[in-house]
Amino acid sequence: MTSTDPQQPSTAAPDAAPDAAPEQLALLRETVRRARPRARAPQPAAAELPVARVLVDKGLAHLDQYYDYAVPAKMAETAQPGVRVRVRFGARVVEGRRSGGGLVDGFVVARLAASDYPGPLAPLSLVLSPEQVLTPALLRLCRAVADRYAGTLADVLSLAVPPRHARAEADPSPPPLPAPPAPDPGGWDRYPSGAGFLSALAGGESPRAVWTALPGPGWPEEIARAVAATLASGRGALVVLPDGRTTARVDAALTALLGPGHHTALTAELGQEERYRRWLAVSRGSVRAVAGTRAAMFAPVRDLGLLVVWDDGDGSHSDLHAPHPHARDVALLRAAEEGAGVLIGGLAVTVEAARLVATGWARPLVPDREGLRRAAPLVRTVGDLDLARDEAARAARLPTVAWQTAREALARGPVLVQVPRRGYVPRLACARCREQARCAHCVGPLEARGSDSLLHCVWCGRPEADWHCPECGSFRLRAQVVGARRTADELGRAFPAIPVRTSGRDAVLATVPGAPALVVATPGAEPVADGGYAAALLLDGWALLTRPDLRAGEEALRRWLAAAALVRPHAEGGTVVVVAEPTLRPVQALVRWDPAGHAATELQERAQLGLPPVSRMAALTGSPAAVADLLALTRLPPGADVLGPVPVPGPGEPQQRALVRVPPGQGAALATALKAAQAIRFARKQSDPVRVRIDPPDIG
DNA sequence: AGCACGCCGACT
DNA sequence: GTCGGCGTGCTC
Repeated sequence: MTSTDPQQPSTAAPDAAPDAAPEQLALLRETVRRARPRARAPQPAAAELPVARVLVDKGLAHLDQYYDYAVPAKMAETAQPGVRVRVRFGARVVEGRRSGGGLVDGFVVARLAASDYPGPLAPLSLVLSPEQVLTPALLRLCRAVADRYAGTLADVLSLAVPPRHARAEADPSPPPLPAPPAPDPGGWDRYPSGAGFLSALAGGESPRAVWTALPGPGWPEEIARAVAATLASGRGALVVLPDGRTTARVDAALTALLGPGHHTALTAELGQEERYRRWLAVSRGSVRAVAGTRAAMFAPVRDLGLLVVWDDGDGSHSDLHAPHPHARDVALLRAAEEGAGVLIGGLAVTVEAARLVATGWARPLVPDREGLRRAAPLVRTVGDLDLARDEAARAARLPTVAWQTAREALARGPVLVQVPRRGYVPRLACARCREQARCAHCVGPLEARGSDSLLHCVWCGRPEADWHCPECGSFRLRAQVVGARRTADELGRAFPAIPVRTSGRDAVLATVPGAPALVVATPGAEPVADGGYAAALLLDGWALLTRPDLRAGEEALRRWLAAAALVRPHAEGGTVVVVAEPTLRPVQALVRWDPAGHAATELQERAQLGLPPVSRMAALTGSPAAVADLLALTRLPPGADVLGPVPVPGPGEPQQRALVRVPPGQGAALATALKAAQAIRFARKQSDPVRVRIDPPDIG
């Protein structure tokens, strides 16, 4: 019965010649019934490896598994592992005949001689393109990322493989260029182990390092040299940067060092067609080096010799889409899979990177004292004590030291003024004791809305007419962070002859000329100045430091370093004024320019407190019942701790969040356990979902 | 997730 | 008798 059914080509005997008789019978039967006038003729199966294992790309979170399909003979050559296919999925078998089921896209992950599925196999409907985009290495990486983040393979694949574009596919990619010669160390000779790192790459080794980059404009070129050294060994290289602006800088440095043809930039802003065209050039082995933003971490560079992640503390390295993989962690997984070298670099050092050094997995690649002295600006602090004595600061909001530094520096070049974004922080706090101003009804944070500066609760919206501090009784609130625009106005009045430029969220300047000017920028939007800034003023440091976040100190230091690194060296008169308490650890780390030391201390403290990244955490968010249910179903690994659940603020249905914390080494077990529990809940068809996030970014 | 099957009640 | 409510379970 089965063997004569037109819809079910036999897979039992791949070498059997297709039989004409049943085909004609079937046609006859179709004609008589006339129910399915367009029913397909039976398709003979491929002679070799007639089974295709397919990853069906459907948003079925719990269906993280493969399905076997029969390979029709006419697709025998094209349906190779890694190609995109279209299959009928979800059909039902009625009287031995398939009905219903929609066409969905998927990837062939393997060709097999036989299936272990006991039922009859449906045929592949279409090979969308013969391009083998999902290489075995990429599949393994995506699998590892999905496991690491308790996510599904299909979700990770949609991050890793860009959407197809037929026109881009039709164009041939040029043949790869021969490997370039190994570069000389260039700026790497400012680091004691820099030249060694480079020659190891050029010699085909895979060194791993956490690189504390010297301030100044040299780092894009240093990255380019590391890439060139890797190419010289006949291997490929991949650089991931936090945004399009820094990607462009590294891309330019690569072009300057290598000329065109060796490398390509992969960013979202290219548009689908161009992005896919370049991605294909990489996939086809035509281009061996890639610089790009976070999704580029999956780019199928062949014979990968080096993975670079620049500024891994930047939040943009975390993907917006589930399961929110972080480029640094993808790099670590990929390095393990493909035996590549790793360079985690930045002006700052994250606690995660410090851990790689502490465990011996990576070597520190740091400048010596002398190199630092030559490259870093002078850093001065303005603390509360100074501000209290400073009558002028009250009126102008600009401490006298900052004002004097700016006036003096403006004779020699541009001055950068870093101002936290308006509405960035802690909203309002008591002017005397710094206690956060909270709503008397619901404890939500207060903010001054509109121009009338009337206080309102951010959560419940109630106005607060006569606030006073519950801790100290003061009636005075510390002013909200003044935005870049108003700061620019004030500075313009203070220095009437000097042009003022702003760079912020909506209009980011990439560069400014070396002429005297005030450049007011929000963190992350600082333009690079031609010849370096003569000085930088880092205003409202308290705002960066008082954010209710585990990473507040690390993040403040990272942003200060980014701005201060654009200033000329002290020897050339470069000065940085930071308005923050000089006793605080991040401030001291800035003054000493010691991000690695700061991260190492922070790491020790986190380890003692059982906080990430030494321990691994997962956040479970959903309705109270759903979170409790998922927790009950999860077989937690030994030593796991459940924190909460606590209510999470926000509109709509009340939500809760529980944090699960596991000791070092149990991260993979935690992800596996959570995924298994999620699968049980999905199978039970409980529509009340729980969002699971490994390494939640915002643990206060 | 869809989608079809199936076992109940109100209609032609 | 027959239409259709959506509870249940499967999808190669």
